[in-house]
Formats: sequence, C-alpha cells, structure tokens
Amino acid sequence: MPTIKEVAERAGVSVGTVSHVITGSVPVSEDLRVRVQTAIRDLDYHPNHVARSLKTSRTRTLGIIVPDMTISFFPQIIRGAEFAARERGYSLIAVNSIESAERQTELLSLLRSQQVEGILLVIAAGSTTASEMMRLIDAGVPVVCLDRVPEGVPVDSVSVENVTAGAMGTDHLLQMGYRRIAIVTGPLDLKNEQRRLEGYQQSLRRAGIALDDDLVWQGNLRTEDLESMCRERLSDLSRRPDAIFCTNGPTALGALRAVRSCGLSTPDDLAFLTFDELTVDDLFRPAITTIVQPAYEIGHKASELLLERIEQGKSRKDVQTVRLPAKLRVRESTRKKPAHDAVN
Amino acid sequence: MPTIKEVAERAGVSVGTVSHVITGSVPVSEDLRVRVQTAIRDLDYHPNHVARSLKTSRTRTLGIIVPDMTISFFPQIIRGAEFAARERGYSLIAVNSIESAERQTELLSLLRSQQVEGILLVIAAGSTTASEMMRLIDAGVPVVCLDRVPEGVPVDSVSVENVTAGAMGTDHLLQMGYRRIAIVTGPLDLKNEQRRLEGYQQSLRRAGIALDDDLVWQGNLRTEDLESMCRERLSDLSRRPDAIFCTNGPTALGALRAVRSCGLSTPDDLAFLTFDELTVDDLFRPAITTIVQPAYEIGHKASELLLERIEQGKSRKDVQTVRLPAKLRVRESTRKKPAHDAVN
DNA sequence: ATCGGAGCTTGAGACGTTTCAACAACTTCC
DNA sequence: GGAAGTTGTTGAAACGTCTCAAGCTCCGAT
Repeated sequence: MPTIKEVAERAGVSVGTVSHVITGSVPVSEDLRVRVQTAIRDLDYHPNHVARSLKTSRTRTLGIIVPDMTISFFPQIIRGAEFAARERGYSLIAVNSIESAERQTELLSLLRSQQVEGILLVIAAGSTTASEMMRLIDAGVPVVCLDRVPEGVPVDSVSVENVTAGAMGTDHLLQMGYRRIAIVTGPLDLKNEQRRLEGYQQSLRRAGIALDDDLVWQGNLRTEDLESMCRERLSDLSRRPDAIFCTNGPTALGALRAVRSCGLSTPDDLAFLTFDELTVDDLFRPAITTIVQPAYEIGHKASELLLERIEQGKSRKDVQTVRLPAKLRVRESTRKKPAHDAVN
Repeated sequence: MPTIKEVAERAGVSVGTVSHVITGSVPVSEDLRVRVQTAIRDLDYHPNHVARSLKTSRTRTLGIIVPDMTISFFPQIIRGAEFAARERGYSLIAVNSIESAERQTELLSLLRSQQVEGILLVIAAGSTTASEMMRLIDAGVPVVCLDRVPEGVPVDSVSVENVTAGAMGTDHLLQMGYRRIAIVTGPLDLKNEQRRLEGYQQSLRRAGIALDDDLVWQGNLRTEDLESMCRERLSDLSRRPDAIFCTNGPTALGALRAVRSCGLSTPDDLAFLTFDELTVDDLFRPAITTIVQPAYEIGHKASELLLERIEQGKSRKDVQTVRLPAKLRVRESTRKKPAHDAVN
C-alpha cells in the first residue's frame, strides 16, 4: 500500500501538504490540491488509519458486544447503533460474547486495545460485571449498557421499560380471561428478566390473584433446556396453566416447541404470549401475540448517548437512564378465553 | 491509558524488556517477568494495538461486508467466520452494505484504511464489482467472496452448490406430484439466483416438462415488493401454479404472505418450498420444506481460505472455488399431491 | 523602497510499539 | 586464566500520520 510520502513525491509537494489536502484542516491552493488528488487516485492511496489514530488518538470507531448475533433481537440493535454512529462519522465494530463472562472480558480488552472510543455493551448472562465495569468507568472509557442493565453501577443505559412491559402482557392475558398464567423466564440474575417477572406479579396482585410459585418457570437461555423443562411442567395435567407468558425469544421458542410436542394447541389449550418477535410471528397459525421491543431504537439511542459522552466528555455524575416503551402486538394466540372454559 | 513506558518505569526496566514480556518473543528472567507483570496489573495497562500495528503492519483483524445483518442467513455466516478467525488468533469486524454499491465501495476503503489483513465480501446486489474487485486483487488485498460470487474475476469464493440445490428442490416437488411449479427469484443479476433458476430448469427438462416463462417470477429482495408481485400473479386463477419454489429468504417471506392474503393454504392449494430457513420453519403449521444452506460452514470455510491466503501469501494463480452442498429438509408444505388433484 | 501581514507551504517532532544491534554478565572449555 | 559462548537486557530507529512553529511569497500600505 502506498504511503502519504509516495503521494507527496508524486505530486511534488511536502508530506504536510498532502495531509492538509486529505484532512482539509488547513487551506491549500487549488493548484496543489488537484495535483495531490490526482496522485492519490493514481496510486490508489488509502490513508492509514492506524498511523493516523496513533497520532491523533482518535479512531472514530465504536465497539459493540452482544451475546449472540444469531438472535434476531441483536442484529436489529446493531443496525440501529451502526446507523447512529454513521450519522456522526463513526463506524461500529460488532463482536459476540456468546454469553461467556471470560470471553466478554477478553473482548472488552480487545476493544480497548483497538482504541475504540466507546463501548456499547449487552452484558453476558451470569457475568459478575460490577467490578469490571467500575474499572472501565474509572479508566474513563465511555460505556453505555443496552438491554441488560447492571445494578449498582453508575453507567448510562438504554433498555425497554421492563416492569411496565411485563405488566402489560399480564394485564392483556387477564383481560382475555386467563387466570392461571405461567411465566417462563431466563436466568433471574439478568435484571431485565427479573423486572419482567416483577411486572407480571404486580399485574396479578392488582387483579387480586394470589401469586403461585408453581407458575414461575425459571430456566436458562438455551432453547433445548427450556423445551424439556416446559414439557415436564406441562405434562402435569392437574397443574397445567391456561396461559404461558415467555419473557424472551429463545425461551419462547423452547416453550412453543414443548407445547407442540405435548400435543397441545394454541390458543385452544392454552394462550401464548411472548417478548420479542420470532421473526415471522404473523405467519404462524395461530399468529402469536408478542411484546415488541424497539430494538433498532434501543441501539440508535444507545449510540447517541455514547457519542454524546465521547464528544462532550460529560462528567460521570449525570448518569443517563433511558427506558423505551414496548408495544403489545395482539394476535391470535391470546384470543379471548371461551366462557365454558372460563368456569373451571 | 498508561503506556508501555510507564509500565517500564514502574517495573524499573527498559521499554524493550516490557515488550518482550508481553509478546514472549524473547526470553526474560523470572524476576523481571513478575515485576513487569505486576506493574501491568497495577496500572491496568492494555497494550495499544494501534501502535503495535503501525510497527508490525499486522492487525490480526479481518473484515466482512454483508448486505444486511438482519437477514438471518448473514449472522450465521458471520458467526462461522468469526469462529474460524478466532481459532487462528484473528478478530473479525462486520459491517453492512445495505445492498448499496456506493456504500460497499466506502466500506471497502474503510476496511483497507483500518488495515484489515483480509476481506470477506458478500457482494451487494446490483453493484458492478468486476473492476473494483480487480483493483483490490491487483493491490494484493486478500479477498474471499461468499455466497454471491462475481463472474470473470479470479477470486477465491465459497458458496453453496446452487445449480444442484435448485434442481434438488425442483426434483422433490416433481416427485411429490407437482407439475406447474412457479419459481420466485430475486434479481437475476445475482449469479446465485440465476444458478438456482438454472437448476430448476434442468430438473424440469430432465422430467420432460416444457419450460414456461410464465412461471418464472422474478422480483427483487424487498419482501413487500415480492408480496405484491406474488399476489398479483396468484390472483389469475387460470394460470395459478400448484407449487411455489422461492430462491431465498426475503423472497419466501413475501410469497408466503401473498399466499396467505389470497386466502390460499399450503399445501392444500399449492405446495411451498424455499431456500433458507425462516428461523422457525418447523413451528409453522404446516411446517415448511426448505433447502438449507450451511451458512455457518460457508463463513467458516471462507475465513479459513482467507487466512490461508494471508499467511501463506499464496499466489493468485490458484483460485480456490469451494461449493458446499445444500440440504433438503422435507416438511409438510410439500406433502404428496393427492391423486384427485393430480388428474387435471 | 521598505515594512507588515496574509496566506500557503514546509520540516521535524511526536504518538506507542517492536525489533535489531550492541552490550553486559555469566558459563564453559581448553 | 582467558577466549568463546550463552543468556538476558538495553537503547534507538522505524512504522505512517498529524500538527506546530517557522519560513516563504506576494501584495498593499506607508
């Protein structure tokens, strides 16, 4: 690859002048400008960002760590974040932590080594992040947490209004006549799982329905595990719920498979409601009612917050906490419960 | 952020020694090693990759450009590529061209400026890439094309065996008793779309069935456009096909919506077969028969090829062309056509 | 004619690493 | 006991760029 020096030679000017033409930071005469630009084109010269970054200590690059890009929720976030970054002349590099705390630590270090100017982080499940995050923050690395928000850490965050969303879903099921509502969650050390559960409980309490621990089905994020757990739970006829509420996508997939493999159908045998679209929920028969998180907007907003932090070097005092509303998209799987069913 | 110099001072050694401890390239006495490592930990030092790269002109980073990360096929590719890269100590940065030729050019330049050591490229639809690719190759940038392979350019590539896959799908439909098979394609300037069509035609010809241009429904990659095209086609009762074969995921989604909105059902009114899983095809009722491309493996293999090129500096003479087989996953949407239907 | 200033252009230092040649301190061997 | 290795350590140059201070040219004002 040609260097700025070769461009300078070919154009018959100094290196400094070439740099000025490229960055536009200092006026250059028309004559020289065109000579330089011609040379750049002839040589197919691409400025070496590595060298530039070393000098300016600016990379104009953000990093984002997500647990798993193959879960459709995350690419949407990434696209939103990428777009916002791009609007401000930044680029975004995305990496997967595959829900592993060690990998997350490695990636954090990798991104810092790559001199990204800020980091968007969706915390890996089960990682005890608090101290690690504090180190990051103390080191002055701009960070914004998305979707999953750590507790007790003064860090900017963007996520959905989880309690409200959990309550909204439960309210809807109640309204449709369901009473024995099972909630299927991922690991409860994920705060947003916990909050969704909280919303569910609030809603039931408001409706005067006793909470039943038997209806809180806590699992992990592995679809297969979820499936077998649900299958087991569902096989106990006497305690079978009349509705299932899943707090996230992978969970929902497992639960749905379990429902099917138990020979049950939705919504005849039980109603079904889930967080996050399964990409094509509208095409399912019955179509599935979902609580839709504004994934793209979450990514977009998080990026904006991060850039604000970076460019205005805001003090860590004023931690920003953005909570976006989720939307309920009602479809067939939560159809009103028929009266003759409702009697039992 | 602390620098290697500060570490050296704190440990009371020279900068060179610290570097040797970090890279492990030269033996260092136990005594100094621990002193240096302690200093590194105390200072929370992260080596500056930017500076390192400048010196070594190695970034150990690959770039991948995909049209759209929200199409589930691509994240799978990325995951595969990322894994293979990681196995060899490389990291991978992913960006979206959003099917735009200009954006692709920008990103190519961006990645080169970022000094990635090689590029994985899924060409944007409609970009006339030949000359651009030749420049890249002539400049000695290692490139591997995935999924979509340009014609007449001596570049490594990994994709699925498209003709065979197209024929395989068609064969299956024929075998199940369908005769009027419509094929729904994306833009035919994408060579793999063309090849899938080719396979379809081969299969029909082998079966002695006349090709009917009326059954080749060419569209673009926008689901909505596809939907309205299909709806229009399907509304013409006299010419309605008895099976639909979609050559990619976004296309399939559109076609499926059209089928539904025309009040038709699958497979009773017509059979349905598509390339690429719609994430949860097994949960559809009826479950959809798909031709599954080994996306993860495509990414993995492409990464390996690229790394080989990078590390062994293979000459451009021996262009590698890898074609992986697709798999037919038979489900309900292509159930055997009932005899009384088959008479007409 | 001289001076001052505006507007371009240049050269050199610095960014944080790696790495090579040089050196120092020990061993080992004759 | 000294030459020749061996092993570990150091200092300085270099990577490609940006940027600051300094220099040059030209022009108008005095």
